[in-house]
Amino acid sequence: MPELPEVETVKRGLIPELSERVIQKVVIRQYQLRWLIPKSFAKDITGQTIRHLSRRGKYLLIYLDTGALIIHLGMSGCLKVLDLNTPVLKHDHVDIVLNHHKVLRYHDPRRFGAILFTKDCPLQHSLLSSLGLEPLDDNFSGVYLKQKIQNRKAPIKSVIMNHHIVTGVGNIYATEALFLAKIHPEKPACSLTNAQCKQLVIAIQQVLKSAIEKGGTTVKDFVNSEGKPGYFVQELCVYGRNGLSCKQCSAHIQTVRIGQRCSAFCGNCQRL
DNA sequence: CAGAATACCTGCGGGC
DNA sequence: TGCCCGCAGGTATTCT
Repeated sequence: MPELPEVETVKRGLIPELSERVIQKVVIRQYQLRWLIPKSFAKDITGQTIRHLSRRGKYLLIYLDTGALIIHLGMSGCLKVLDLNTPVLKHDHVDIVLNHHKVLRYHDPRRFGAILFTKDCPLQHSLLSSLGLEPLDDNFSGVYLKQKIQNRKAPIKSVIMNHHIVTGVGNIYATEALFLAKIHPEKPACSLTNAQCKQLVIAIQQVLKSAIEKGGTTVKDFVNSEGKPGYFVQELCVYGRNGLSCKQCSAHIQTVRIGQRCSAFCGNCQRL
């Protein structure tokens, strides 16, 4: 499932394929993604040149001459650049045909993803304007985290997955970062010490950077823009390892549900 | 305002 | 073999 490192991996793969290409045509087979794609979508972007790509949290931003595409991969979305005659598969919802006989194809079985066009700066868009800091930004620090969580009794895991505080950290990397920082996922956020906040920020940054280097995590179906999996799954210490022994202390990895989400942890290494 | 619940959707695995 | 059920998960939205 695409989180920040996976979106970053996709973005890096797409840059050389998309830069300065002209959008010649748009084919939409399924309008109903997370939100309905408006009828004007094709007209809005056809004829425009792709100028550059960037990322904000888990959102991929494709800047055009005028405005930008905002793309979220949801749970199961994937973007690939394919030859124009590549057969269309089930769940291939959107094709953006480019002027080098290739097509940017959006595939998303669960349709939790989104594709939208904005005429304005995408960072001003309501989806992005209220997002918290990028986790790899220098301003994301223990001090920042401490200040943001001081009044929150919610489990620390829920808080670091709150995109208004820090954006792009999903279930996999929140789970892993808490293990690295030796903090129990259910620990009330406001009870973290300054030192723990600092440790947690370092852990989040470490796990994200490492995952980007490995091309992301392929648990089930993530593939990058070239159709290849990521290799960070080998580095996972707790996520997806319920019942297996902890790589640090050999205790059994347990799971607990926090905010409707499955959270794995080592009860010995991670303390409340 | 914080936090919990809900809705959206499909593929897959387990149980019968 | 095949059906039904539960689960998985990101996040905007709605409810308490």
